[in-house]
Amino acid sequence: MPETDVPTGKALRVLQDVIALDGSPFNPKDYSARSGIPTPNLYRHLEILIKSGLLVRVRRSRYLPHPNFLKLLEPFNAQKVLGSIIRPLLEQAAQQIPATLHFGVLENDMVTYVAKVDNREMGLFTEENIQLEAYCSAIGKCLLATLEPEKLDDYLSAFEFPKLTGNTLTDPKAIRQEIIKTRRRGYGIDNREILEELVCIAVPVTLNNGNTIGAVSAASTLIDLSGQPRKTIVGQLNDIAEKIGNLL
Amino acid sequence: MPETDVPTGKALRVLQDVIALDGSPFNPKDYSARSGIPTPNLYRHLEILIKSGLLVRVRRSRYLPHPNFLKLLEPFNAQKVLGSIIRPLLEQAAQQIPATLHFGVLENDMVTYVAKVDNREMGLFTEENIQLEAYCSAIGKCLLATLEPEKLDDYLSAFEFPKLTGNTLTDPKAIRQEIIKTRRRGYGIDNREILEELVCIAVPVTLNNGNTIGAVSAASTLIDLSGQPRKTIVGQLNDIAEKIGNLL
DNA sequence: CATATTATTCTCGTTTAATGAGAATTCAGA
DNA sequence: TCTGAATTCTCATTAAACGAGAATAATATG
Repeated sequence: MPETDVPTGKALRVLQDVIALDGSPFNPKDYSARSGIPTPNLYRHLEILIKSGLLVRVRRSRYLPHPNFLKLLEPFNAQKVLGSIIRPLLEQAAQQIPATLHFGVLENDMVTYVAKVDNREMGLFTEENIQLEAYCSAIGKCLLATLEPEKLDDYLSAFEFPKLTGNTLTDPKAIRQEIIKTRRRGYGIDNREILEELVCIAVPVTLNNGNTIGAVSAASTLIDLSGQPRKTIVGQLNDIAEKIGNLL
Repeated sequence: MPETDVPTGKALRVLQDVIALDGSPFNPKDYSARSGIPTPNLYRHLEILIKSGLLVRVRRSRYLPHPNFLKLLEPFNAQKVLGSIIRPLLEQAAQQIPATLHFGVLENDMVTYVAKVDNREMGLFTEENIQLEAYCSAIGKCLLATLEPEKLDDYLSAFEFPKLTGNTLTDPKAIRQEIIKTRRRGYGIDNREILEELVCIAVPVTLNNGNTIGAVSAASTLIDLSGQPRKTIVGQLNDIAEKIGNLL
């Protein structure tokens, strides 16, 4: 499973592949076979990583990230870093789009707002790091649309869906239809489903490898959902999404 | 601030130094001056680390661990890894020492039991990952003895110290004396201060760089605290502690 | 807006380490 | 004790890291 082929020793690649195992054991022999790196060579990499304090050998054929290394990384917060990468892009884009811009990710079936940039008019109630329901938000719909069918089933059957406004969809079947629609057209809409006055459009942020990591949205009381204006906003959001995707 | 000089590109060293900053900004120029790595060279390392997906450039002169990288490491738990390194050593030692062996660390003024190995007789009430008060346990005393004076003052003045048995020290002054004593002689004793029947001896685990990362203890209803038997156990524990220290 | 400053990238010859293949050794389990 | 697997070692070859310096790009400052 070769990653980007960076022109340094392959030790870094090995490091990544060890930590990409989700806590499960790392078997040098298997890895050697899969990656094409000769076994003795692989052991050299492991030795380097161990001497560097990044890995530790727990027992024969089992290597894990070194506890000190893990401790060092604890103060860093993935969402915060993500926010600080994305916020400048939103700020730049905010000069073109008369709306509050958000970037959000799906976490435990909720949307976590990672970055927010306000714009003129109102200060929106949202804040960075808060979580909102997914089923009724534009970002949420975008992200639910990327779930595998079973995960979506789980989501739709595990919760109640409170009716926040006259427009909120509360019937799981209706929500599913809405999500399918979202997937088909490539963007999500919250047409006054959270607040009576608030309209929101969101598009997914997809990496070059195809993974969707979040979504950007424009929220405002003034968004016009009719034909051309809507297309304009979707286009602008897609531009931002593409920039974000390229950066990660 | 050169670390162990591993014979790979210095990229790994740069990586470590970036993450050793506790979340604060990484400034290439400063680092270049401090580390002696020429600036252009340093940028090469950063480029490699960025292409590898380990770091990300947040803005000019500010580099952070990449959120995906942080996410990958989330499933790993520093304490768990530590436990799986240390447990085998305890198991081996348990064949010599007729007691329950623990390894514990100080966390938020409490002792977290990271690894435990039971032995014949009783199954002790303790479990891995539970937390116990520090002031009345042998491991706790060892670790409190390594705190800087102000930290110890904070500890002694911030809490009440419940009397768990007839032997439990509850007066901050008395506890301080006991901790000073512990530091002087190099090992901690819990002489029936948690449970009436339970005696416990612990020694600190110190790395080659001088940092104390935790303590190992032997706990049993049968420990004899008189002269020679005590010395024997302390000696055995020190052997384990040294092995652990060498492994980390 | 022009300029000064600082961050970042590029170039190139040199040095050093990574690489692959194979053999040798150590280790864990039967 | 023996056996197969895990780990380390050896060495010639290749490729990449290295340092120094210059060149460019990006930001801050007046």
